[in-house]
Amino acid sequence: MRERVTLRDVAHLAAVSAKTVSRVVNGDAHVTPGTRARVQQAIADLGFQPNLVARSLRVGRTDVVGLVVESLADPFFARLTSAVEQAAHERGLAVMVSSVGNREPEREPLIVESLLVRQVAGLIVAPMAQSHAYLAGAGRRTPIVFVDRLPEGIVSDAVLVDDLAAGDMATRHLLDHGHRRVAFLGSELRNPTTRLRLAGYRRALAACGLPEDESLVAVGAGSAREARAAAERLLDGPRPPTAIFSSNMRCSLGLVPLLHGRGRTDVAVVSFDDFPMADSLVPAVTVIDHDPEVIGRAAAERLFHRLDDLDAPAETVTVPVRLVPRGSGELPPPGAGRPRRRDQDVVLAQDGSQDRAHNGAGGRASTMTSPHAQEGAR
Amino acid sequence: MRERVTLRDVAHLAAVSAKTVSRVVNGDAHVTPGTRARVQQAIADLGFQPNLVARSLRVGRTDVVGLVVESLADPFFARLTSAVEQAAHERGLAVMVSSVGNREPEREPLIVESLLVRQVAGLIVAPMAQSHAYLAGAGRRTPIVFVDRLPEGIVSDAVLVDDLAAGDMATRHLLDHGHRRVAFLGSELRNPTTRLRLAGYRRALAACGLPEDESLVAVGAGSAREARAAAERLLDGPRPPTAIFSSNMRCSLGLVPLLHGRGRTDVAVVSFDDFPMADSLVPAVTVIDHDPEVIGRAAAERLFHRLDDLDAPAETVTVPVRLVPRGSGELPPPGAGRPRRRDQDVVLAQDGSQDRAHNGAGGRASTMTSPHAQEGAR
DNA sequence: CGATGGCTTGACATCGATGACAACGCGGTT
DNA sequence: AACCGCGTTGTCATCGATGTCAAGCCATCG
Repeated sequence: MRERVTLRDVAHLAAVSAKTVSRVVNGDAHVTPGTRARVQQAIADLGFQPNLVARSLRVGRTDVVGLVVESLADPFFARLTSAVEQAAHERGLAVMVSSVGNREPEREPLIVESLLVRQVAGLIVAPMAQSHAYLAGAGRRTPIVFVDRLPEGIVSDAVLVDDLAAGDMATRHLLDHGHRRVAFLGSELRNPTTRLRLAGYRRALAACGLPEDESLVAVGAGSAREARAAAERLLDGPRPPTAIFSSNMRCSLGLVPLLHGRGRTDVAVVSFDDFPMADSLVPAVTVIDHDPEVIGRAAAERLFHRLDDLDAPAETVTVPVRLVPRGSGELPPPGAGRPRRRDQDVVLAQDGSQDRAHNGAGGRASTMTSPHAQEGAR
Repeated sequence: MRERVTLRDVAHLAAVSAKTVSRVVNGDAHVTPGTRARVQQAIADLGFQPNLVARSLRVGRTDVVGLVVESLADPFFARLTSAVEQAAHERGLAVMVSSVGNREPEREPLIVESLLVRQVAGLIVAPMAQSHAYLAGAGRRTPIVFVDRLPEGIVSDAVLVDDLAAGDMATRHLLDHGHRRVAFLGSELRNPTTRLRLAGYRRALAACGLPEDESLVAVGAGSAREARAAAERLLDGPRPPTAIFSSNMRCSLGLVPLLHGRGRTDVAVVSFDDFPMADSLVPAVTVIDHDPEVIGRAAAERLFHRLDDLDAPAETVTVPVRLVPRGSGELPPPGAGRPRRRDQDVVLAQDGSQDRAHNGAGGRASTMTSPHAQEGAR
């Protein structure tokens, strides 16, 4: 094992003080070209690399951001992580990831703590826990940006998808194609994301003047297996739906194979979350596309702004979703004539309905921000 | 912003020295129950959390492992990362991930350096660069485990999949179902993984007494789009294949939609790498399953062993693959009668052909290890 | 010619924890 | 009573970098 090379070794070889080496390493201008050259030569000769741990201790903060997600095996979070990592890398920051695990939201505080004690400069958290009041103290020291869901019990920066608009858009799409019995398939209602998508579903029904039929709302399916079972109950009920809005990927991974297995590909489907091969099925699956890359980058950038200005008010960034028509969502209900139209273009949803702010930005990668007052933080 | 709470603050409140607090925090036995209780009370009162950066500086090593992969957006690496992260968490280690990017293997040394200067305790690297001689110095200080591919120009711990056996198994499976014109679709040949799978393909052909037909070998497709184009050339050639071994997921994501789009689902396909929905297509896609979780965990455990014993000889762990018959790989060639049999069971490949060691382990998650002499490291 | 000021450079303390070692107190031994 | 030994606790230096401040040097200016 080679010995560790430190500033002092370089200083000794270059016959200067450690401080001068530090100046050269940090690009301080107050060093004469001659000394600078001597030091750089010594650095090269010894292969010196500054010890970032020591630097972090001294300056009181690391150049690492922490990221807490539910599961890296989930493609949504994987792509989100990828985007965060890229954005961080561009800024010279490293990323520590930790996953909480699908079934154990109660571990979230522990995971977050384990990153905080490592003195991360900031955190990006996809919240699972019911309350985030436990962060009230920590959040003052370490900036936190929440993604995907709003934290409860704390005011903070956040990046959200417009779940309400998405649920509305998906449902309306099916209604526009003539369906009148549209089912909602979703996971636990204590998940705010599911709640918002369901609210969007209801809003679309209401806008269309349709009554709600609770027998068409199947929630609580936490896994593909449970979603499959829930979908079977829907299909086998007395008045089955002609169209289904599957409100997340796990549900779709239960629903779609079921429909194919039963030969029931006549049932119209819109899925929240795109998934690989969704466009190779027959019919290809119409999806609401989430764009985790856009969300991840927006979260990273929100965090960077926060690092640059710790006192600015908290902001919420809303990322638009888009509907990608591929066939399954454009199937007509049984007995209908030809579908009224065939969508070919991507439809953008962005009505800012989750938030106070409104603007007209509609591009795929565009986002909108809205300030929050800091009042009420505790 | 609350002030940072340090050991000294706790010491002051508990009326002991900082050292005693340190002893309590680290569970040192040489503290009387009375003082221990007083200190713990003070810790609780102040909400003290030890600063791991300071500890790391003092003890000379962090409790963080670095992971370098090609892209987190790739489900294989995402699941691998997930497994590494879980294993690390169980050992109280954090994980820093960095991705190199699909198209720029030359960035690998920079990425690795950026983790080394952060004093990671160890590294897990999915190599992309052509040579890893640049690690010869660093590798003596920081243990490195390579995954997925063997490093070049250095001897080190590694975790590999048995690519040769996998290529052999996939090809043999198609030959067993009566095919005589089996094509190979793969990415760049400078990728050792592709080379090994191709070697397996050739071994199976040779074992079957078939001549090689270079017009059936399509390599160099780095993206799904290029793979699609390469597959089109295969199908449109003068003597098209009746079966195709698609040697990685990107190739399959080009090939499979092409076959479906053209209505050529009569062409038999075996895909290396499973992918979501592969079993919902008609026919479902027969795959060689990689099991990134097993690979990731094996890599993490190899690294942990290394951390516990820095002087042990380097070892290579080989992870078995399995063939999952689902339909597309069992299609008969045109003109054949009924297929001879329908495989229902999972087939395990583990002949250790990449390595000197042999054993009979065959369970899904089993691995085999073989020691390497350290000779030849430079 | 001496004072002033700007620039380069270095000495020293410091970030927060822990290792080495010493001091201390207490009980048991001879 | 003096001594020894053991277990508890504290002092001090240290990990490797950087912030503070001042010394040293040279040039310019009154």
